Amino acid sequence: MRKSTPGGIDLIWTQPPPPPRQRALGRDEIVTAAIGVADESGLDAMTMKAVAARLGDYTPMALYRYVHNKDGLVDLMLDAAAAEIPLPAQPGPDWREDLRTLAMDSRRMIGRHPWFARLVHTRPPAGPHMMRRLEFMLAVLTRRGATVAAAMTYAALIDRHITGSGLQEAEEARIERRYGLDDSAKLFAALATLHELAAADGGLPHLTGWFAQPSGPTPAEQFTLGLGFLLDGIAGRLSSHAADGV
Amino acid sequence: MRKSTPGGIDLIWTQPPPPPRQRALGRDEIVTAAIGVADESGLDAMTMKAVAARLGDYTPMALYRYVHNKDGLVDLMLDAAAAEIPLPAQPGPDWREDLRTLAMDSRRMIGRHPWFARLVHTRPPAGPHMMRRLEFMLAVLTRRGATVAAAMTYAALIDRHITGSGLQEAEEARIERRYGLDDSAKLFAALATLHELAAADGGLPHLTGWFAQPSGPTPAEQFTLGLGFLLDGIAGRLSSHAADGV
DNA sequence: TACGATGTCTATATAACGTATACTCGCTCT
DNA sequence: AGAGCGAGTATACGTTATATAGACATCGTA
Repeated sequence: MRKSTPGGIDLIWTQPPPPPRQRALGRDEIVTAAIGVADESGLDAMTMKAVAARLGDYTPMALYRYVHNKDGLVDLMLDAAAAEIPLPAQPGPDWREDLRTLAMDSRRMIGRHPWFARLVHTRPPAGPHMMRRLEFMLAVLTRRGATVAAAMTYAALIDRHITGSGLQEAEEARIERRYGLDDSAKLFAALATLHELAAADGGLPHLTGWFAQPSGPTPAEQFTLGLGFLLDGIAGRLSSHAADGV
Repeated sequence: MRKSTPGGIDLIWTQPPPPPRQRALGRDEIVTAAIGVADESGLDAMTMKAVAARLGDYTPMALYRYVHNKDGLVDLMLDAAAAEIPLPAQPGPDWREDLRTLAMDSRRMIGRHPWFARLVHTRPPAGPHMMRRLEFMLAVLTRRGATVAAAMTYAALIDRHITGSGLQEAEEARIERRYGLDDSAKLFAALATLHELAAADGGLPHLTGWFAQPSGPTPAEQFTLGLGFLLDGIAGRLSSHAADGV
């Protein structure tokens, strides 16, 4: 940054030796920094300024040589995150297991990068890793007799479930964070507010009851449940027109 | 707005008679205006200034008396949109049909208000209409033997599918709009770019093929397909522990 | 060793956003 | 008639992203 000091002659002695120039930033460093900021401080905190600061003594404008846009940076972040999802070289023997583990791994990635679910829908999914992941799903499904068009649909359904879950969990976490995460009393108070609202309506017995004593499967269990529903549905479709052998 | 004219004495004659004061804005008008702006010009165009302008000769600050911040306005918008979803007074005889039409109506609403899917995850779902809608789903499901906790899960799965579809369709529309919606050549060019990207990778045969000749079910068909999968899955769960009569 | 060229980063400026604060002014009620 | 209130305005501030222009170290070449 190194702003000039206005008013007050700055002798050489007062200034420490300037930091080395030509530090040669790069896309990778920038993207990692951006992901770090977004992971730790949330998507709203991921400003160009914050990313530049995390990289050291840089101005926001320094990044523009490498990413020309914030949207560009977002694209790179999304694909970097997608790259974290392990991808088998070839579909395995069990299509269902292939899709299941891919979905679970994707979910885990989103758990590490909650911003992913919010950003993925704002950009065209043209990153190479995103594409390779989709290609894998298509390979798994078409090998089982699905047309590419049908496979695209099934893949979209699964991805919708993954990002939808991620979105919801991330939002719950964000709200908890916003209203004091560490303090479980705060959380209780927030819930109590909702309970009051529901009770005040008068016509919401089930909801009011649930708020009084919230319970249910964990998010992970909900996720696998829904995933199972979708895979079952896909299985039904696959078997119906895949009369040919494996 | 009626800004003072800087530099240049404004005689009374140059100014038309001032518009009637005490116009008494209200939440309803503001929310309708905000929804109108968001529907017509997109979520990004929905600024306080734009909403105020749509209401007539108002400054952005005029709104703050009624909504105290933009998040509050968003909450009101979300609930107003939720209010558009028709809700039977009582669950009908066929739980599946109840959930199906609710889902279809919700989807139709999102079709009218594409911003809904993007906003709904950013705020706690505490609006009265949102709650009543959820209560209805709970009523339908618990009446069939589900616990409230299980019903909450099923409802979440369905809603995830609804908003996920909405998000995806809205995004596709937004991208098309961004790169020239009326011009189908532009759209073709965008698709060609994706095709090139996929082809350049070399290892994406299915995806490349699909880009060369995109096809598949309409979004509406995809939606009902996925919804069917989920309802089937829920049905399986319901029947398993609902040995008691209706 | 001197010197442009190049490439990297900084400084500055702009337009738009949400919104706090302080005000103006007309209506209404006494 | 005059006080008070309530609706809307004006202005200002701190943030964004980003265009534009300039500073300056390093490098290739002489």
